[in-house]
Amino acid sequence: MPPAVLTREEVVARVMAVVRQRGYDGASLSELSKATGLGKSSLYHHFPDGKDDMVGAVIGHLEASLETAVFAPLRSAGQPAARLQAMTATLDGFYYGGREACVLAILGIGDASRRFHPRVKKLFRAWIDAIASALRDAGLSKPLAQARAEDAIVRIEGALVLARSLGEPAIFGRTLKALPDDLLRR
Amino acid sequence: MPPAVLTREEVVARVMAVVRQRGYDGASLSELSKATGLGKSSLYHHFPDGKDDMVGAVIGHLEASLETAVFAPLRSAGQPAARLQAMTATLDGFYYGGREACVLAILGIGDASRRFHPRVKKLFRAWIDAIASALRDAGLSKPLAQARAEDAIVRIEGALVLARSLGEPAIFGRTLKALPDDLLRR
DNA sequence: GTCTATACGTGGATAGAC
DNA sequence: GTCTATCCACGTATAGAC
Repeated sequence: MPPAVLTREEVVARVMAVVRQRGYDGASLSELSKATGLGKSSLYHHFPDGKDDMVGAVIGHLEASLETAVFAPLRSAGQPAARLQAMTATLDGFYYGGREACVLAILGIGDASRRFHPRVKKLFRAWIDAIASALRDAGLSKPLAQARAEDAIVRIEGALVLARSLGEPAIFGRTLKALPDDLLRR
Repeated sequence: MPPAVLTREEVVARVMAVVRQRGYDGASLSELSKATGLGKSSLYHHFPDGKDDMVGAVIGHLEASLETAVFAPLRSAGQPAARLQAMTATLDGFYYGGREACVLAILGIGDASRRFHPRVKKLFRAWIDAIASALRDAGLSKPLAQARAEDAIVRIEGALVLARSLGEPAIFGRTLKALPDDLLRR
C-alpha cells in the first residue's frame, strides 16, 4: 500500500461511500480501513473518536458541499424554474441517477439517529428553506412555498427508496424531471 | 421470566419492532432476546437460521398482513376514492402516524438488501399494482395509473423519511391526506 | 421449549515501534 | 502518519441440562 496520498477530503468521501452502502452499523472499521487504504490506527489518528468522528466529518462535508452546490444556487438571482432545474441536475449526479442511497436518510436509522439527529435535521431544514426561497420568488405564498418545498424533499427521498428497492433507477430520474413544474404549478 | 406465553405472531411482531428501530445490522440477538422475552437459544429453536430466519418471518408476516389489510381492499369493488382513503387510514396506523420507519425501506440497506431484495421488490410491486388497480377503476389509463401508483409509494416512503428526520410526524399525515385526491386528479 | 454455559469470531479501540 | 500487535467487549451460534 503506497504511503497514502489521499487528502482528507478523499478519505471522507470514501467513508461516506461505505456508510451509504452499508449503513452506520454495517460500516465496520475493517471495511472503512480497506476502503480508505488506511490502517485502523491511521484512521484513529485522523479521527480520534472513531466512527463517530468519521461520520461527523461526512456530515461536515455534506453541510459544505450541499450549501455550495445546492442551497446557494437555489437562493441565487436567476429564474426560479432554472434554479430548480439546476438542483435536480445536481442531485441526479449526487445520487448516481438513483443508484445510491441518501446518506442523511441512512443516518436516521438505529444508533446513528440519536447521535446525528440534530445536524441531519438542520440540513433538511436548510434544504427546505432554500427550495422555498426559489418558490417564493416564483410568486407562491409563504405557507404554500414551505409546504411544496417539504413535498419536494419527500419525493426526492421517496424516489431514492423506491428506485433502489425495485432496482429501477429510472424512477428517480422521472421524479426529478417532473419536480420543477410540479412545484411551480398554481 | 414466565414460560413464554407469546404466540409466534407476537414474537415476530416484536422482532419487527426491533428491526424497524435499529436496522438489520443494529438488531442484535441480545436485543431481540430482550424484546421477545426469549433466551438466545430459544430464538434459535424457533428460527434455526438465526436473524435471517427471523427477518424472513417478519417479511412473511408483512406479505400476509399487507395483502389482507392493504392490497385486497385496494382491489375491491368499492369507490376508488374510498379504497384509496381506506389505504391511507390503514397506513397511518401501520406507521404510528409517521413516527415509525418502514421495515421494507430499512431492509434495503447494507447486508439485508442482498438477502431480502427479491421479496422486498415483489412486495413493492404488489403494492403498486394494487394502487394502480384502484386508479384504473377510476378511469385513468393504464400507463398513467401505473406512474401515479409509483408516485404514491414514492410519497409515502419519502414522507416517512422526512417526518422522522425532522421529528415532525405531521408531515406524514399531511402527505397521506393529500394522496387520494392527488392520485385521482386528471 | 426453555434455560445456562460456552465457543469462537469480529467489532471498536489502544500501545508503541518505526 | 503509518504500521503491527494486542486488548476487551460483544456479536452470532451451539451444546447440553432440565
